[in-house]
Amino acid sequence: MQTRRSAKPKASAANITSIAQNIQITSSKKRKLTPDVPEIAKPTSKKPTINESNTNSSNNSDHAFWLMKAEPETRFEKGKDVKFSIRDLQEMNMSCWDGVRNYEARNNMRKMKVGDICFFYHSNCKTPGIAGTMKVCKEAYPDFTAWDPEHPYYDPKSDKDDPRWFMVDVQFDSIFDRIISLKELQQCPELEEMQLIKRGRLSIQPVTTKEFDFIKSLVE
DNA sequence: GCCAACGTTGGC
DNA sequence: GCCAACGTTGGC
Repeated sequence: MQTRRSAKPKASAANITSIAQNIQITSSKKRKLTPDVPEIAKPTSKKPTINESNTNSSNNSDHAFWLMKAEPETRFEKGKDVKFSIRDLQEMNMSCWDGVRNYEARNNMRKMKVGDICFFYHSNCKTPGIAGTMKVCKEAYPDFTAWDPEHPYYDPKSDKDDPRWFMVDVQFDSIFDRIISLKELQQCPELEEMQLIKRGRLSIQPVTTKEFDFIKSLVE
């Protein structure tokens, strides 16, 4: 039986290669890929669109904001360390964000656009909280780790012709001088409605512009 | 399509 | 390591 888990990008050289391959493929193949990929969005979860959820904004920027969780401390799953921290991303500069195995989180990832800004959240660790920011640099494409039986996030039900799970690529943007802890965030009346506070278990979630600006103000 | 049983998330 | 909250599965 497995222990617990959330989504975590894999910091391996293999991934970097895959990203490079995907980037190469993108121009010729991506356009083709999209129509082939069935929309498997959960019919029951009628989520607001990005525009609805992320637009109560004071500025004119046309990108959306998100929060993504990963585990910064070593933990072995199927014999592999699933640790991934903001420092790991900083060292790699760019990484795919694999391992998301929840439909709502996946659907949120599929709404992401290049240039969207994401908080990097450290979870299941000593001080859970927001550690920095990153940018979406490649929009959703099939999560190939779901097809690898050796991979901790293998899912035999994900078919190559009908992929069930998706990932985006992210690029390091900034690391905060301090972790903005969950404890601190929970105490801010401004963040009462934030998904992170209200829905602890969702690993990929939208952040409103107001929430984003407020949280940024805590570190500046 | 209900809902009980089961599995996972993730703070503590 | 515990366990509450909640997501998923599968029998009916």
